Amino acid sequence: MEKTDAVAALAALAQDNRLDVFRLLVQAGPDGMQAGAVAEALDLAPNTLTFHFDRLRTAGLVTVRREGRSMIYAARFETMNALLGFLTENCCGGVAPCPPSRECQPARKRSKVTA
Amino acid sequence: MEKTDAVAALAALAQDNRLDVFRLLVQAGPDGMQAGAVAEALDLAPNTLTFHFDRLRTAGLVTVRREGRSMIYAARFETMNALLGFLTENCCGGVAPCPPSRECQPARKRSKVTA
DNA sequence: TCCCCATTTCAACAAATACTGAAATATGGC
DNA sequence: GCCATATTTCAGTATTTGTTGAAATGGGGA
Repeated sequence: MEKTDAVAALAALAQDNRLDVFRLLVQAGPDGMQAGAVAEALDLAPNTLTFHFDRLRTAGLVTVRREGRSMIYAARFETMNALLGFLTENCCGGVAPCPPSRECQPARKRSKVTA
Repeated sequence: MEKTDAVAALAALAQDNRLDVFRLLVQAGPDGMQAGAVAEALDLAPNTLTFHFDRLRTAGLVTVRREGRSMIYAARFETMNALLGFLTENCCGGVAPCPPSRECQPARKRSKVTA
């Protein structure tokens, strides 16, 4: 991940409502959530939410798809992992003995994950 | 780490110059760097730099101490680790099988770290 | 087709942000 | 005390940000 992308992702997450939105989508998993459901869960005006979704999407942290008349937003774990990788890389500055960052995975619908 | 603190830390890092400053301080290690040295390394006006240092300090990402007539700024690895912890916690949402976040350590001046 | 629902777009605005230049403050050496 | 150095403080400003309200768009159902 480039520095520019990291700054974009950090900025996208550096806001109360957006962080909430992203956390909610992360918990929702790869199937995502309807925009309206997010709006209701977080008590946000739909137009305000669109604004935040846009920022998250521009930063590559979420994806959208249409389903009937609803828009389904879903977290992009890939980008989140890249960000974590960038931060740990930079945290260690390439000098400290830190192992590569571990991956984060979407909830597997608690099937046989067996912890 | 509380959500509020996470947002503050994210916002502090979500800016080109500040991210550079923090990265530089991370690489400088626990001994830190003189403000002037940072200013020169990154080609930033001293007053602009003070502004950014302030933000980083408010977010708990750096510390300052006076040494003679210089101010020495140093990265707070503790906060950075807390942020990484928060992000991975939230990335996994408490549902996915992610192990706890690993720690990042300052460069040990490559003495006997032996991993 | 007409209506309804979900979401987006648009315009407006207060607040915050990043930067600049000039002046102030603190510290050390003479 | 006086001067030079290092950094901060203080307006001023252009830009960006987050929010709101009203209107538009894009489906779906009767």
